[in-house]
Amino acid sequence: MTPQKRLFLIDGMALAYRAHFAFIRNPLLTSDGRHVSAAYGFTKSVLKLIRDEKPEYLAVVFDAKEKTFRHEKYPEYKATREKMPFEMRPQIPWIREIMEAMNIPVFVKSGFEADDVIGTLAVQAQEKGLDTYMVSGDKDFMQLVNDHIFLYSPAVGNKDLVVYTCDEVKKKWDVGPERIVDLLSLMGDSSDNIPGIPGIGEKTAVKLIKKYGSFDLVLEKGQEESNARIRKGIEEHRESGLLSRELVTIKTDVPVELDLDTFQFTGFNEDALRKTLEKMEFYALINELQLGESHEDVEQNYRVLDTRKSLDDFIQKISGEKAFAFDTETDHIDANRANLVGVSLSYQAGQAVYIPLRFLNKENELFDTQDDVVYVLSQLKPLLENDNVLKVGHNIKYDLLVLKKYGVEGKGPLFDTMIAEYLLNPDMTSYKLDHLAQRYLNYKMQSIEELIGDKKSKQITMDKVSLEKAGFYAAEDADITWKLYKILEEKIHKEKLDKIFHDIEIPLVHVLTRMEDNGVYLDVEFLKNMEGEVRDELSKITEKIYDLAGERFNLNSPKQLGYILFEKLKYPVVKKTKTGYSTDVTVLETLKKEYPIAKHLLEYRTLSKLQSTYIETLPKQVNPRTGRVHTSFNQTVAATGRLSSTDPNFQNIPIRTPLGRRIRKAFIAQDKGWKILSADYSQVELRIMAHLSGDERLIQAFLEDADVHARTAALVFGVSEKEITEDMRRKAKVVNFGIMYGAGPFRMSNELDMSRQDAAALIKAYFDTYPGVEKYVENIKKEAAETGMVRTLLGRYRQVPDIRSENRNLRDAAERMAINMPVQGTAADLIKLAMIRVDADMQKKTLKSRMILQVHDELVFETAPDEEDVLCDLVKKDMESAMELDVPLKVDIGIGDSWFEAH
DNA sequence: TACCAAACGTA
DNA sequence: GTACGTTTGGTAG
Repeated sequence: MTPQKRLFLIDGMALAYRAHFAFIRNPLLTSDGRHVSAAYGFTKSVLKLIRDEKPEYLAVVFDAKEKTFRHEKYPEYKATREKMPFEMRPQIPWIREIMEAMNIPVFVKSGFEADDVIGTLAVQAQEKGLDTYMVSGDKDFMQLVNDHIFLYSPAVGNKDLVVYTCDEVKKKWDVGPERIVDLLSLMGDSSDNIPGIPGIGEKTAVKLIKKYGSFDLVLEKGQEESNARIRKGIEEHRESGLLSRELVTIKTDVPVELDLDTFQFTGFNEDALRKTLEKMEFYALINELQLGESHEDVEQNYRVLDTRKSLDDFIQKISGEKAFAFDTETDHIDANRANLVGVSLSYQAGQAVYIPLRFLNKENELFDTQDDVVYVLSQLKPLLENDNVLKVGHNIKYDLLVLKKYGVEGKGPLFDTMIAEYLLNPDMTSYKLDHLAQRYLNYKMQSIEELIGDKKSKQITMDKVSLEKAGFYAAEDADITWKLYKILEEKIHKEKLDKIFHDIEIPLVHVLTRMEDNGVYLDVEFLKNMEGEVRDELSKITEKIYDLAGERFNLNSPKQLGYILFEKLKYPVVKKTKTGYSTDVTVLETLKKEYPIAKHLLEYRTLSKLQSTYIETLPKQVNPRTGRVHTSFNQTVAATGRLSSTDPNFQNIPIRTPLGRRIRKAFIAQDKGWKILSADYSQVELRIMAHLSGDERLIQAFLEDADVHARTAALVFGVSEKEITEDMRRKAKVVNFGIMYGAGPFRMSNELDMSRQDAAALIKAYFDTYPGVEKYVENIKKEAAETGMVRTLLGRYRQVPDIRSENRNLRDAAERMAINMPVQGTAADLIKLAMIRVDADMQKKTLKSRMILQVHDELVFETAPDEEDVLCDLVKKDMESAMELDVPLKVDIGIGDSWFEAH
């Protein structure tokens, strides 16, 4: 007997809801901020269904918008349902679009719910000799199950897939499908607000049905029930039960026609599907479905240059070119620890070469003759150091750093495709090359995991990959980078980002390369001493805490601490996190007046943070080759345009507490007689706010070089500068910063320890004092709403899609971002410009001193004994003149034996 | 092993 | 209220 053909009917809304809530803690967003969790989960599930079941016939059924006969019968029907989450609503049409591209019909029948349509189609399918699978988690469907109709309840969370046959239904409810309606009529359904018979729940309903045989018989004979509650329920709520039965019964006579031709699943409309999925940015799905352009259509003339002759010929050819893309392959992700494995180049779409330097030979031994390396590099060097040739790369700072170790100075004009994409879409979380290839070239790249393995622990390095595979992979990188360059260059221009790109970010690449290469010298001895000191102190505190707690526990575990404080010791709960009790600083600060243990905990927290993040860790980061610590300054992370620093993060070295600040004593110069010089912009963001807003009073304050917080206090509180108290200045400072972050009265009142009304009044007084600032805030919000983006003074932009959201929280958050980004971003542009100037002037004067760190508004240098004065002057002048604003820029400079003294 | 939440360091 | 990165514990896989 040939197996029955199968029809799968998907309960669309149920699946959409499930997908939405599966991602609720971690919603999926597109680059412009659209919620797509439901659409993604939905699509995933449908794909899984197709893959697992290979259905011959398939359709999706949605509820109609209009009210149904159930609402007419019972106005409270589904009245307790929360309305659809706002971020889900726009996804329904997208889901329909995706289904259309998959050639899966979507059914909606006005006046009927999806259940009824599915029921009707299932019955018709049975008549045509098909087996039907109703795809839903809704138990109501069990009433329709028979030998040819099944309920297919997909896996969710830790629950596996269940296909309900008659036996399965019986196993679950102890009664068969034919009694499910009876059961539901008695017990009702709270999610649909179906009353059933009050007082009868699942357990009782099953018992009654088994005892009497059916719902009708329960009504008839229920009066004999010994249990008074049940008897009374049946007597008094008979009507409710009968109504419930009508409501829960799924119709099988909806006027729809099962037309098998349209239900037949024959495969996707690949073109349409790719386009739709691209719109949703479901690149992983596109990959999974292999919807990218097929590789056969793409020209890929990739060659491995494994003889000197072939290399010479290639160099000859490329020498006439004005631009080329290149990529280095190495054996380490950290450029400072990496060995060069090979170099790939491309100057023409579809053409690329790979020059291996380190690879396995036929005997599987590492092959790396020094002669070859020297020869290859000597051939490449003139090319990479040519001031008249454009070098294109993806994250080119990495390649420049690696080449530097081999004596090659990548000089001259650059184009970095990663930075270009970052400027175009500054909010993305990843700018990987394969992602861009998918996005702009609709091309699926060879994944690195295929070469080196996906298990982190078992990964091999590139030099252990066969030459053939490595060659293709590397050549593809160069080829794709070249193709992206052609596209992104155009886009940068179109979006008016040329200035930011060519005058700031690209020149900065060279500066950052030098800074990372310089690294920072640390007084490891000093940190080791500090470590011992702190360790002793920590163990003393630990004992005290154990003593007060009455037991030993893991002090680093907020969970265990929460138990001790709020359950064992029964201290008042101050604040909750989404997983339990909060034990953060504010909580401990509140508790410490009454409960001394909190004071010790605060001390413990501070010390252990310093110990584990800085004191213990920094010495481990010293590079054995250079004896210095080489951080990585990331140019494509912060959406506002700031840099970020990792491995280690040198932009969060403590300064606020005396003990933390001591860590800065470890930041010294390596050579005897050299010093640390620190130069920081004074009040840079407020000055930029003054310029952007054009507020006369604020500008005046800076023109007079006033203490701006004190000045603000005097103006806002209406007193003379002499009458200002410390507290008034403190409050003014909080408001000055709060305004730049877009804070409202609520947050400000917390910070200022005053009522919300008082905070609101203070904000009003602030805006009355600086009307230009208020206007700026209003204007920027308007601009954001009109254009969907905000820009810095130099044109760097950030999209703020949520500015038009219906959701208050999202919209408010977007407004705060919109207010802050031009300020923070312009400050970022400013210091980047300053770095470029300082670096250029240091080169010009061939100073031995080095720029080593940037901390958002501060630059740090190691300075040679005879260069102190000249460097001070140079840095101050370049930083203060980096931008011409309506207010002066002021730079404070300090110099000393360590960062501690310099600051 | 991989990932998240909580906590906390900076401008 | 803005913008980041790291460490730790705890859990899911």
